[in-house]
Amino acid sequence: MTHVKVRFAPSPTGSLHIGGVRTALFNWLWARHERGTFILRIEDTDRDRSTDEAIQIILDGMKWVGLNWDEGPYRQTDRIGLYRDRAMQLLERGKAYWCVCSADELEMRRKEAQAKGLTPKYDGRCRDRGITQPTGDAALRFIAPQEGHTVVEDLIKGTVTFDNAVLDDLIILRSNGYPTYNFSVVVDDALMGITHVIRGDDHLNNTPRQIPIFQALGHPIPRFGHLSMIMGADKAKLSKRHGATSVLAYKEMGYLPEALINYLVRLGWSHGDQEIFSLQEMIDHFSFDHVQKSAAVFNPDKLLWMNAQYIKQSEPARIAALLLPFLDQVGVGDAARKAPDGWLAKLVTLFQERARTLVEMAQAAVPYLQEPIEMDADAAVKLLTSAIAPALEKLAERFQAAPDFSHAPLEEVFKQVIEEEGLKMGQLAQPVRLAVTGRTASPGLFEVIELLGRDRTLARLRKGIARAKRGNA
RNA sequence: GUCCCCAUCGUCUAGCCUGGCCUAGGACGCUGGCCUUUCAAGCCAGCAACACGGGUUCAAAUCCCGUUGGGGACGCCA
Repeated sequence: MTHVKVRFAPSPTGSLHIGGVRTALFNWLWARHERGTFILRIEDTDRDRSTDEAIQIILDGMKWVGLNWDEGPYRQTDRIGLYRDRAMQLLERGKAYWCVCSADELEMRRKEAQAKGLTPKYDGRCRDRGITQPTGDAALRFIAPQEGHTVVEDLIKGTVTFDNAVLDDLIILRSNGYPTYNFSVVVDDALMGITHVIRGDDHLNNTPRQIPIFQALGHPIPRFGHLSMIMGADKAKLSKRHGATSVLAYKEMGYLPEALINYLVRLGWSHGDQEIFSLQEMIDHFSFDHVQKSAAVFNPDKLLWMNAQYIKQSEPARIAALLLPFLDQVGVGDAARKAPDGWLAKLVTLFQERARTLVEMAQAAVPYLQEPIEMDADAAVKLLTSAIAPALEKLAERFQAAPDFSHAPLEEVFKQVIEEEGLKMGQLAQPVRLAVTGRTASPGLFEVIELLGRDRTLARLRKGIARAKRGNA
């Protein structure tokens, strides 16, 4: 029984996006399922595009979704010596050679080939030059096999066969001395003892290029598993064009990390008909047998539904804590912080079934924290009429006298009033709801009133009454 | 252009490997209903798919071939 070791290896050239998180998730799940090791490795060998800021964003994103790593984060730029060392070994063993073709030249030849409808491939013109001590800029190329086939037994795709004739001698060391991706991944995967390389579909074509490098390095070849891509509604690979792709953007939009994770795991993986999974369930059931081979379209509606499910299930106190920054954004954060202990959690319970995101919840919570409230003017014209004013006044008096200001007895009081006044529930409930919340839609009226408490309820009711009296009959 | 991958409701998917249990199941969304003090939630119902063509077989969503369609890769990016 070998100890499973997997890695997530993002490059810090932008934000951590949804697709990256899914790749990380599947690696993480496999590691946890197998009680193996999950490594985080930052592939920053592109000096021009990698930034420290992007590294921080990746770390923050990983932490937010809870994908904790056992080793790392390693940074490839801290390991440059390792790659150079291995590259020189390959050179000495005759498995690599110096190439003095300039980047511009290569670019030109590539374009030419493409224009002629040929496969753009390095022609190998430096392969036999035998350059031992390059004077100017030179890159080191790996001697790729040209005969036979390379077969990959992919954990997800099954057997994939490549004709080695399509392989070209790829650069493993740039003329600036930095290794290229295809080389540094192999060196690291080899040195770190990675047993399973789980990565995006877009790397499938790199696999036959990397396998010979493992061999040249004298290292066993890991298992590979290539996950299908996530696409936007237009069926193209998910990118910035598709709006929110950064994980942290979902945090800001009021999503719960566990909802995002649950949504993502179902994008390409299934366990029968089950939709909602606890982390432990995912870990227990995860295997590559049930990973989908085909690409999946990202469906924001289903994510929203998933988030609503998790909001409903969560502890009110936890949601209340997470809600605070969102309340700040709608200007009622301070009011919420001043509320008595547990009050905000109580408010949360009223909206857990009514909000799909924390942003929605914060917006819905405004009338319960803001003073004075905003009144829906159109609704006021319709509902706060002089005809209803007497009933409202009676209700206000009874509420004022109510010994117990909690929802059940208040509802009794209310029912008495409508009976005495010969009204139907809705005839009085809607005007009261409007007076008390400023809106025509709210959680259960009596829960709302209980939450607001006697003073605020009565003050708002009286304002409503005043308006009703002024209003038209 | 070349190489590689993929193909079940609009979307995510079950079923495929190990053909009959499939009159193709579930979920999101949509539509209608119930519940109801509003809005939700919940419950019930409905709409909706095996890309196409050939084989193999008593029998194909399932196996094989082809076509078409989609995606990805062809960098001194990762």
